[in-house]
Amino acid sequence: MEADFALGAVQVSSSPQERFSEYLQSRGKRITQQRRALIDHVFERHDHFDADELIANLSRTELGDKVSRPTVYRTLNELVEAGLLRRMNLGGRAVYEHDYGYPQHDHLHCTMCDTLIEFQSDELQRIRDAVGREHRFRVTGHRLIVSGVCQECSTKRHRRASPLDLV
Amino acid sequence: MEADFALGAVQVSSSPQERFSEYLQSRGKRITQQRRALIDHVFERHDHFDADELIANLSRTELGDKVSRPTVYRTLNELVEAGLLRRMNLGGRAVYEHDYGYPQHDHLHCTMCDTLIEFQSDELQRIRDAVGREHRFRVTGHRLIVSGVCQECSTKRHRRASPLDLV
DNA sequence: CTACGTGCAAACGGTTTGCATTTGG
DNA sequence: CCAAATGCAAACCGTTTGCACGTAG
Repeated sequence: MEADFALGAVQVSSSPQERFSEYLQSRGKRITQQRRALIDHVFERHDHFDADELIANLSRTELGDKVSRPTVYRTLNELVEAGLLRRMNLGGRAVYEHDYGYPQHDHLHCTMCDTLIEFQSDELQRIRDAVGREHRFRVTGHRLIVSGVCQECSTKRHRRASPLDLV
Repeated sequence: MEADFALGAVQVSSSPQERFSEYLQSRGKRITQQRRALIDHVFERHDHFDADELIANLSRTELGDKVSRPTVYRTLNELVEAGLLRRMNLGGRAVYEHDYGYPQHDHLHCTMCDTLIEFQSDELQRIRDAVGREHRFRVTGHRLIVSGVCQECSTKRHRRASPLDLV
């Protein structure tokens, strides 16, 4: 999957690596080779990925197959818990993206090529909070995915997006 | 799960049963006992449910255990395809609600009791379409889930909503 | 009569887990 | 040292599928 640099990073005081170390140490967890390899790889560039892509991608590097599948899953969970990654669910599988040092945003999801395009809307945020207030609901977050077909795919030959494609 | 009658039904020309029959016949599919039992049960009242709840619920009726698990799954897929049900994904499993004759809406999801509260926002629709235009993206639909804690759960004793709870 | 649908059991795919072994602090 | 993490293989869980039998039209 291609990187989407639609939004700029916000400045943060420490690197993801430092953040993760703090998180681990504060919980008596250890900084292992595998965790280092994973966080370095994951924060090398901003994109969306699932566990399989990460594993495939990782095994192409020198770090190679030094990290097993279960460890990848375990570490992804830790990175989410540490606030470094955000997880969303797309058609049954978990998809991850950078959270730490990255602004709140939502996604357009092309049902043909599966690409995720990021966008930001303050208005949306406003609506979300207003609706929460109306229902006396304490809002902690939201997930919006707009489904459709991206420009490139629109110009190519078509297949109908079925209702089954909707997230 | 409780029914949420937050929004009123819009009037439609034919019943879900009739709609389903049309759908089936137009495709050379058959109107079987099982399909009848399922659509009657599903449209008895408006609520959100997953496959397991439907099966459990159904086996409590006289129709009893006349419908097997695979048939429930197969029929749910047909009902979605027929435009009678909408499917959304909540924490790994599929959740269904009435689509036919029911207005477009989104959900507040309480991460403590798992209840879904419906709300409607024209503004949201507007934003969605505007964003699509900006990105030359042909929008076919969207899914928004606002996570948080509902009023009842807020007043009860707490457990922290972890980031893992986010849809 | 003959597809189409069903039920069963088994497969599936993404993710998690029990356990013996390795390793960080 | 020893608790925590890893790798392996197996379990898990929601969902789908192959196949022989049943049934709608």
